[in-house]
Amino acid sequence: MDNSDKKLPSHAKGKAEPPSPGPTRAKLEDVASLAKVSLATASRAINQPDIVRPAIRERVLRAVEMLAYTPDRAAKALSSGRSHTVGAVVPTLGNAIFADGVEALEVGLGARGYTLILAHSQYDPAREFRQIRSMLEYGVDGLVLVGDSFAPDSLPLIRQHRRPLVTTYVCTSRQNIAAIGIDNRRATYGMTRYLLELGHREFAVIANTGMPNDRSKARLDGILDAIGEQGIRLPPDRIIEAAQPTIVAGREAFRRLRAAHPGVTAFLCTTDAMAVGAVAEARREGIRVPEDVSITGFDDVEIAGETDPPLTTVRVPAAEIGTLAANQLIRIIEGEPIPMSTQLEATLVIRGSTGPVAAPALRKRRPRAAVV
Amino acid sequence: MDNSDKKLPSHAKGKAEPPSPGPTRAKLEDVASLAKVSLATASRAINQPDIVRPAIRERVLRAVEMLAYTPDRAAKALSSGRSHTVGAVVPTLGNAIFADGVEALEVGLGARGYTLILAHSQYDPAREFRQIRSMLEYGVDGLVLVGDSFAPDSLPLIRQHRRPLVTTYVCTSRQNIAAIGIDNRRATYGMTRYLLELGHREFAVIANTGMPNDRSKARLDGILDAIGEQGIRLPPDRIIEAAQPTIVAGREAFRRLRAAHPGVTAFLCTTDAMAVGAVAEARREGIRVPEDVSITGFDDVEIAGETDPPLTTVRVPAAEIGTLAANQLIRIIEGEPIPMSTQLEATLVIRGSTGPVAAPALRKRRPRAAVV
DNA sequence: CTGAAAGCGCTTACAG
DNA sequence: CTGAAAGCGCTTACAG
Repeated sequence: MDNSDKKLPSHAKGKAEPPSPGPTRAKLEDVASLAKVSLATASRAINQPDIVRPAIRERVLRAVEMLAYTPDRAAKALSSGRSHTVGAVVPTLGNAIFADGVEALEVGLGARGYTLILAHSQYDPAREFRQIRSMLEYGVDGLVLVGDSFAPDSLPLIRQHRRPLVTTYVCTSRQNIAAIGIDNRRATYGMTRYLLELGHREFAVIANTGMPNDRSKARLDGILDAIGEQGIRLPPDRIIEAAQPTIVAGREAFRRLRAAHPGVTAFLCTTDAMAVGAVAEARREGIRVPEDVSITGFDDVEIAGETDPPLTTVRVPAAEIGTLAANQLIRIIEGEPIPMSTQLEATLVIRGSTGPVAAPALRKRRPRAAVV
Repeated sequence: MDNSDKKLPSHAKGKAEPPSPGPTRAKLEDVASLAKVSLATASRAINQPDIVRPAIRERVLRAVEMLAYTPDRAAKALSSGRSHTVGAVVPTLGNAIFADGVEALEVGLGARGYTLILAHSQYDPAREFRQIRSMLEYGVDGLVLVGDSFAPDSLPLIRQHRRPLVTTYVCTSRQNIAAIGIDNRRATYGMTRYLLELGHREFAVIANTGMPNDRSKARLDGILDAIGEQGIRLPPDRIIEAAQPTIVAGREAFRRLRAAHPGVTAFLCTTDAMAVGAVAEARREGIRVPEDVSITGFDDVEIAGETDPPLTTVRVPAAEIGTLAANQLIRIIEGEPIPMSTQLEATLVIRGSTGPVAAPALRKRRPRAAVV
């Protein structure tokens, strides 16, 4: 305590030196000689216990215990060609949907003896490529990615290294990659159908397609498909493509859309964070939700259920995606086949931010000619 | 697209097989013979370019290019004793404060050629110990942890492996670990002083000390110290120790505290998520913030500025912590000394969720005897 | 079931 | 500045 300087930021005087030498770490050779067996037997007793005679096995395991032996993974990786390591690159950890998926992935991997190497791309394919290359060079046994659009060199590189690959948050890939996730298009299609049934005819969309992003693109498509079926067109100026899926971006987008198109009754957002911003901005402007406008999100992160009103949204089973990604990737690594497509359910969660359109009959029947 | 089954969840018929054989990956030996130099020279041309004659260096680098050579990190690690890998274990990625720190850590590490191995402990010291052991066995060059309380075996194990260690989100350690973070006690001390100056005398605390957690403990201490100086005592039933720092936990804690202690005017929460829940619950109950009660958070995550009213909180410089942790750890790894304590500023961010206590004179002067 | 030995792909003293 | 060779700590055919 007393060496914490009071100025901020501060550097105390105490220095942390690199650790100094001491007793050396035990290696397999030490275990073998203590147990009076060969290196090979020691190795087998540890890795394939039932292939070695019980008495000997016991001796080896006791030696392991006594020496607190812990295998050198680098040596193991080099000689066996397997690192027991999996690489994952996600767009960002800032979105709870990815944070949750990564947590579940790590748990699933750890349970099977695999270690997670993590990187984030900030939605930048070039960055993602570099991360992938670094992981491959690192010797990962497999990779977990997000989505289905990559830098042109990424997939060839992975294939050249012959490493198994699984992609997530989408349920199909056009590039012959096993995919585990939801059908984004269909989810927003369902959401939009629900809004249509509530009587909404005037839509606007806040999409985070600013950064090329196939999930958001699919979500936008689902919306357009559903309203298109009803003969409704969405002029480009009713779609705002936010660069970042943040609360602030949602707030700002709502403000602009509302100002330009006061007649819009339903605002669809492609992420919860943006919807939270839209709801906050609506409140600030004295616009009632859902009486005046309906607002929807996507993801169902924790905050979605806690806004006022709580958000109608789509639940993305992030933890399930992470768990399945771990299991399936390990299965490929270990030579078993897995399905090319695992589609998880994306549930429509109806809460208070949506409601019937106000005076729909009035709005619809009002003859356009009369307005002029 | 057409192989996505329509039932949910579904497994399409297509199977992902393990990758099949193809052209083999180039090794350093291939580079050396293509460049007509020895293995040693090839290695040097790549790793210590200025130690080798320019003409030869060029030849080697050209060969690297032609063969798309990428070094085998496991072999490199085994022969050099350095893995260029750093392990980090954080309590959870679910809290933006850690997600942001991990992102910055990864960027800082990547910029210096280090790869991040990540795990999360779910606030469980035993889990953390296992993660640490696995990383050590993996051969990480150093470790980044959070806080200053660990399972009893963790530190001895790290020291036995002689691996550098840095801890974060706290600015001092009692265990002789270099620490990079804020002074949690002092931050809530300042926050509480501010509330005292607004006239508040009746406090309650929502702390996430349910899981043993030295940061939250320090935050609680800072509050108690500040009010203690004013001769105010905080009965235990005015402190709720939530097990998880979630919105729901904050909401529930606020409800219980308010019901039991209607006279409390200031609710201090040790995380923003819990404060968001408290504000939401206050609104639900028709209690005005800040007119009736003031509520404060801690962390300053994005949502803190977007609630209604926005939260008064303490900004934790998570990205800066992550960046500094990367830099300092690498410095120790590379044999340079670093400060034992790096204290970053935890700024008090005053927003709309706090205000002067309502009719303080009235409240204070009302003779207790009269109530009876 | 066990052991001796080669080999995984690099780095790095040690000579030259 | 360059090269031949040993060695990092394991695994794994290959014999026995």
